[in-house]
Amino acid sequence: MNRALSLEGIRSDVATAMREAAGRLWGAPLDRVVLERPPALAMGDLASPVAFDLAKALRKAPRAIAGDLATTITLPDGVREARVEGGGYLNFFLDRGRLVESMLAEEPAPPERAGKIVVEHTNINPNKAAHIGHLRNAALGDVLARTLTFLGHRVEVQNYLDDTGVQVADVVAGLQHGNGVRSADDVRRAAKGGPLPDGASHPRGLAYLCWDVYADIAKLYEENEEARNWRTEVLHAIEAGDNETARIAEVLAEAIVSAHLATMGRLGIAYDLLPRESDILRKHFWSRAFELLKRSGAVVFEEEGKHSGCWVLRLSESTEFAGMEEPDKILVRSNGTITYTAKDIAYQLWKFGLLGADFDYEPFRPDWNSGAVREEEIAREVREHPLWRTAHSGGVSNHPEFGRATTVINVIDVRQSYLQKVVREGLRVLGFPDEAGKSVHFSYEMVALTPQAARELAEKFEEEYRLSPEDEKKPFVEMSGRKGLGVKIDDLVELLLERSRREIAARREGADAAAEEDARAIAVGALRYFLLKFGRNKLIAFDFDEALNFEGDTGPYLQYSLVRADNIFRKLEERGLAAAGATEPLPREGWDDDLWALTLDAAAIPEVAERAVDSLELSTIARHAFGLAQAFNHFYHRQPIVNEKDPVVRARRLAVAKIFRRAMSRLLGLLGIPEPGRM
RNA sequence: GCGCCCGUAGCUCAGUCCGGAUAGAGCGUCAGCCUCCGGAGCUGAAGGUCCCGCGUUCGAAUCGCGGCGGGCGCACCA
Repeated sequence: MNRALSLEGIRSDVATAMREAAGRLWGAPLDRVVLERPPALAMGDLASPVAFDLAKALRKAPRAIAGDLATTITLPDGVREARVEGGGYLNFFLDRGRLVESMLAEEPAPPERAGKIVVEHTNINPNKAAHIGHLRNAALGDVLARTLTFLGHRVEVQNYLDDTGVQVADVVAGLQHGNGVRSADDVRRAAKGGPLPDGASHPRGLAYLCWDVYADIAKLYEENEEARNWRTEVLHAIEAGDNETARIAEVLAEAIVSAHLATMGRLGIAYDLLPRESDILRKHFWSRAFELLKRSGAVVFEEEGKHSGCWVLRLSESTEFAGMEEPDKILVRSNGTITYTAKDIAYQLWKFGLLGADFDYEPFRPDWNSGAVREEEIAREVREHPLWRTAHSGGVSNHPEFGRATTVINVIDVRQSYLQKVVREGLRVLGFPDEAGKSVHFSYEMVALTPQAARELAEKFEEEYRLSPEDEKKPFVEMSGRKGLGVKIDDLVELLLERSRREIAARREGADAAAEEDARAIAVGALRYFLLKFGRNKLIAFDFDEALNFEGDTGPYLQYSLVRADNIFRKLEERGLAAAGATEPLPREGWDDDLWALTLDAAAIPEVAERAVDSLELSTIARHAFGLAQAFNHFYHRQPIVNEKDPVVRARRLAVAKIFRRAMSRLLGLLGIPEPGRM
């Protein structure tokens, strides 16, 4: 009985064997053993350039060194041959039949890992519809959570809601002063699809309506000085509580959160917990954090200077902030109110279980019918996923344990790097250097619009904004809720759905429920892949043609490769060939490069996932999936299965098709890309 | 001013962490491929001062230094 092989196992065995051989030959330990993949399969499966590093110390030619190693090394299980290639590479050839056999067997469960990772993502202000910049955040966070889970980590996904902030206050002010809103019931009616008191409504629901309300009020603030006081009045009312304005804010925020959750839900993005800023205030988390900070001496009251009357976090002594003109960060303003950073420090302490206080919790079921989305569009796994939120009072006693993380990963765009650094520093000065080290800022670049895309937006959705002359000259412009400039997620999904429905209609007769389901899978796959294929430090200059493309390096290309494999299995089933040869042992030989390339790519998935998470570069998963799909399509055209007469040849090809099917399914699962039935 | 990110084919991007084999892919262009598991596919061609300079090295797209161009930060906003 052969031991099950894995690529990681072989890799580490080869490294060990090389160290051992080098020790025997020269008594010199290898400091590090790099094993890369050679540019062509003919050169082998693993390549080590170690001989180049040793050449100087040993005063020998790299090829001679590699040759010595090749003849000395004891080949581990699964490795067939070691050979010198190129200018002195030591390359290893694996036992193809053995690895295929292992890959065909059931996958072992990932090892369970200690601790819990909290992933915080999405965090959209609940005051208007979400745009695709928000979706890049959510997609990255979601894939990170899925990949960590695949690797055996315990993961908790949190979506923080700033339900009492400036942005919500602005829309409340806009609704009250511009739309005749007087009561929370006015907002409730609009949330159910009705009009506002002034008759305003939007076919896509309240969140869309508020998109315009927010842009209008922002404009009004610029023109009308008096109007700017409305924000402060609303904020005070929210803070005081127990008044109609506060209730309007609460109903509004909750309705828009539902819309956001529905938008994310149709894209397969789910959460475990919605912590609410209002509950951080209610629970006086900041007072506790403030006490800790004061006691540590790192937060001091400024008696004079430009920060006179403020409590500031002293950062001037920290090396990380060296060279800054004014490194100290204000946590409590001279008027006694606290900054966002202060709240974030308290919240971060809670995530690690360091605050000595906890929220109350209650299950939360959003209204999935948000106006832009219907409930049946929500992915089932999202609808069935238990969702909790922090409770204003009471809560339920038997809730899961939240927080108490060993690692916290905050998915926030690169512009907030400085704030994230301050929060980390806050933990450090409080005497929690370990937790500071395990507070990870997963930063990424924003999604912007080309001026061309901005013009198309106006055409496609009949919106009225115009770019300023200086914006017109820029290579791209930032999306901005305040300017009302941005591609709303649900609008883009709608365009993608239209496109995928058209494509499907051209390929099959009659539109049924299954066709609609497939159209949705393709639209979601295209959108998610589009946002995931770029490196995280790459600014995405949004382009409609590119986002709506279904050919080449796209989500549908991946899905199509999977559907093709399924078509083969279905056809075999129909012809009664599925079982033929299934029980017989596979041949050890005859695994050509097409077959082998697919097997190797499939076997590399755990390593790819590990690397993606270590570097927070999730695009590598997308790229690997694309490479795998390419390899399969290549194989598909060259090596027919159903029509192959030779049962042994067919068995080999079928085995590899099965390995591919499972591997692609796994990768799509990590990327959150649904699997269509037919395409 | 200081800090971070980006600069690779006409366009959009991989490759840079950890230097190594002919610098890859998609789109676009051009030329092919359906009696065959459905062409959202496949095959091929053309297309490159890897932003510039200097340095380190047997070897640099990759490392270091200095520039240039673009973006983003450095609030009693979030």
